Amino acid sequence: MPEEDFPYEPGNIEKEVQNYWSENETFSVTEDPNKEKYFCLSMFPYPSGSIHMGHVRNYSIGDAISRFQRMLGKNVLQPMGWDAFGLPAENAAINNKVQPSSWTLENIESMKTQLTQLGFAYDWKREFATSEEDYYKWEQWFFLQMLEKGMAYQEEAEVNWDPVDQTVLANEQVIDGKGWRSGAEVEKKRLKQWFLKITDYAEELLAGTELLTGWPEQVKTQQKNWIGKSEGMNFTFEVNNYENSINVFTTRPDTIMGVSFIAISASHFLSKARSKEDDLIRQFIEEQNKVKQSEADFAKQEKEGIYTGIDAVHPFTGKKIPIWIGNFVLSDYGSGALMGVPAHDQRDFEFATKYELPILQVIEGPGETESTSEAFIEKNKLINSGEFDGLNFEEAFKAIEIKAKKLKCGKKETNFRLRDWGVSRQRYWGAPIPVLSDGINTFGAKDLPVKLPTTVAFQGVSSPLKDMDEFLNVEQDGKKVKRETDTFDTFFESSWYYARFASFDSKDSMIDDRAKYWLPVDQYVGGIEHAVLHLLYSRFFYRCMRDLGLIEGDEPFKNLLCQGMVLKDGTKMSKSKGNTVDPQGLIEKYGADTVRLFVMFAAPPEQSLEWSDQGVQGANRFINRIWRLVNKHIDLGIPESGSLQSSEEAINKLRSKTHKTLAKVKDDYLRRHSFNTAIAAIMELSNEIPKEFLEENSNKECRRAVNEAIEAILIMLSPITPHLSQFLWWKIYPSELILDVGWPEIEEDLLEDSKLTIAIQVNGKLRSQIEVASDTPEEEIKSLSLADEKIAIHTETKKVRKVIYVPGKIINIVV
RNA sequence: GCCGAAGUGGUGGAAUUGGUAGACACGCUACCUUGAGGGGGUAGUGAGCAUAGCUCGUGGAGGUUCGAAUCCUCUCUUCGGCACCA
Repeated sequence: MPEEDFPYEPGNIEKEVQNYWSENETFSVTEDPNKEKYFCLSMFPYPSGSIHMGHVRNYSIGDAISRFQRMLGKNVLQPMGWDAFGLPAENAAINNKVQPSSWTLENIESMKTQLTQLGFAYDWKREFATSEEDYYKWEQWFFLQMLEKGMAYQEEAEVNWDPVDQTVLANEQVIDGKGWRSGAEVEKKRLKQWFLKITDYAEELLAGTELLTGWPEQVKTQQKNWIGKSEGMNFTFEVNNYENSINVFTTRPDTIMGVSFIAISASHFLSKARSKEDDLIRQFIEEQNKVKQSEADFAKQEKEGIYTGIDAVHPFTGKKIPIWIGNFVLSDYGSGALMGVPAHDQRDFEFATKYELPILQVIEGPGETESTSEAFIEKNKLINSGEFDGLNFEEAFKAIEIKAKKLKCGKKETNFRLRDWGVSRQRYWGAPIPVLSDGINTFGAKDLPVKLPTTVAFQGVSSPLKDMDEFLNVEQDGKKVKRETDTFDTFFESSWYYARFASFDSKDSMIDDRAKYWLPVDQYVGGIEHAVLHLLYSRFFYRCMRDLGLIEGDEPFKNLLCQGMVLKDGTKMSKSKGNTVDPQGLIEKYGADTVRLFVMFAAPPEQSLEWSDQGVQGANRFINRIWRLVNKHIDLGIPESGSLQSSEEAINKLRSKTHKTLAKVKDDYLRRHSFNTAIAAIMELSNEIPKEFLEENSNKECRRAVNEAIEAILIMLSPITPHLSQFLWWKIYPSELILDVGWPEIEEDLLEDSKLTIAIQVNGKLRSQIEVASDTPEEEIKSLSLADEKIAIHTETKKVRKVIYVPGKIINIVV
């Protein structure tokens, strides 16, 4: 039995093919102006220690796209690297007394072994880790360029402070307002930090989203909402007995006559002023300042406020408007103050109801009476607004703007939700921010890189840099200065790594001319969780690099594919839930091709994938079937090449299926990225090879048709199961690289069927089917349908009112 | 809370532009094969019923249409993001 002669042994096969790739540097590429380039990038991983299923899925998708593009003849660059800075390395250092640097390097080594075992077509010569001096040196340089251009600035900002551990905490380290290690109540603390002026690019980033035709609509929408451009007006309210007035921003100037209170944030200057005069107000503000909340917590909290005891003056009516401090007012959006219009804003409504503030309806609602359960937030005609009554939103906006201008109490304004990017982190394992201070002035470091010491002693949990004399105290231009001990946000590294892959070994510049050939990335593949921050920061950095003349174009990622999560039992795989599946064991048991085939077959890439051990077995079974099929075919002797023309129906049926499959799979790979349906189509084709065509006495024509089908199957599978495809290909064409044989030519005339099956419906319900020649005229199909006996049963007692024919598919008889 | 998605047989999913719902797999059932198996093969498999067929059926409730998984309105559930996890 052939299966016993040649059992499928993935371990040996995969090793052999991988050795060939590595010895021949199959995936090493250089710039070739005569070839169309294709840069395919998967989001690089944080080296946590071992590959998880999410990585396997992400990288299998990227690899399939890369290999397919190469089959189309393109010069494909697919690099891989390591997002090597970050918090987990520090935690490992604290818990296990290891150096973050060596912990990271060990993790990289083991993860690289795993990626190699999976057979991904990476150009490994371009590999780098962001924790390498050669890498972060250039981002330090880049930061100094930004500093020079005024794009980077220092400002005080709030952080979570653990008073016991004496350290800054990340949001994820704060659990229910307490430090995760110490359990101490977290405090808000203000620290001087570095910011990048991403808001300078808000307008351009927003406009640019429209041009990203290769991005999923949902990601573009999320980015647009994140940037959050809103057009409205700024009104100035004078305050009784205070010199300063209060500015409020509103997107609904049409509701100005419905203002019944002003709400300011706890950090507003007026709040601070009043807290010095009033104990209750001071207590309220202190309470608000306790914990730095995430926006989610902020929005979920019960609305609370306190009257400041002072009033503003309505700019149009001169009426007294009470000023309240509210916990729902964002301090860093607009001017940290808002005009409360409870009748037409839900948050204002809830606040007004709680504190019994008047609710003044100024927009015509659905009913005559005032709504008592919720605000009416839609735009409509103005009422109870004096001279503005009867105007619609646009008219009112204009009229109110003119009046405000005249009274010098307000003007049109555009506001963005987007805030400047704070890049300072009070942590050790990151790229040092290359600035120095003499106690008065802050300036850039001249000697780059500012090296991060790799041998450090952790005293508790705070950054060891703060206690390292040799790091801290240096000389520049003969002056004794102190270094900045903060490091960069790790998003800093991941915002430009794609560009460095193009100039991976450039010693004299951050990015050289090679980037002009490779950039932008043609296909970026990664998790949806990066839809906003990472992708927006990267788009921002790309523009900054462009403005420095380093690269061309505006956008880093031409096409984006966001793959879904890998779930088990309906929830995300995680160590804490204990529902993880280790890819390593599966690779050892079934081979990389089986694992890759399963993750590509189980779900479309952008959907979540439910893990199934039985599904993996199914994938393995299919691979075994292909293995036996091809080996049997080879045992029978590969037919000499010759004409594929035949008059036999079974042969033409197989050939037609082969070519239809080639066309479908190509479309699925190229346009739809629908790998699961591509695999299903390949399975169908393999199921349709007649057994009689694989017998000793099968004729030459049959054998040639089978050969054509088998070659197509191996080629079509090769982006997903590259080892199997290559190994079997060698049995037909020794020493030929299957990746470079090209996609088989699709014979158009085999795609057309000579017969069509038309479904017949009566009143939209399927009642019968007829088979007709494909050139049958419409009238004949209609009369054939009406004559059909199954149809007659449903139409005989009724009058046919209409017959709708959808060419080649369906006919609907309306009675 | 705000922003963005998803919901189809026992399970994963298919239906590409509003046109035959359930392709392809998994599982299950029966039979054949094997000393054995996470082997191989053949057939069947949405539910119900008065079973040549009919009725119901894509989270739920309405609507548009000759025709809706697909479009619209409302609603429920699950998931991603919310700026110091990456």
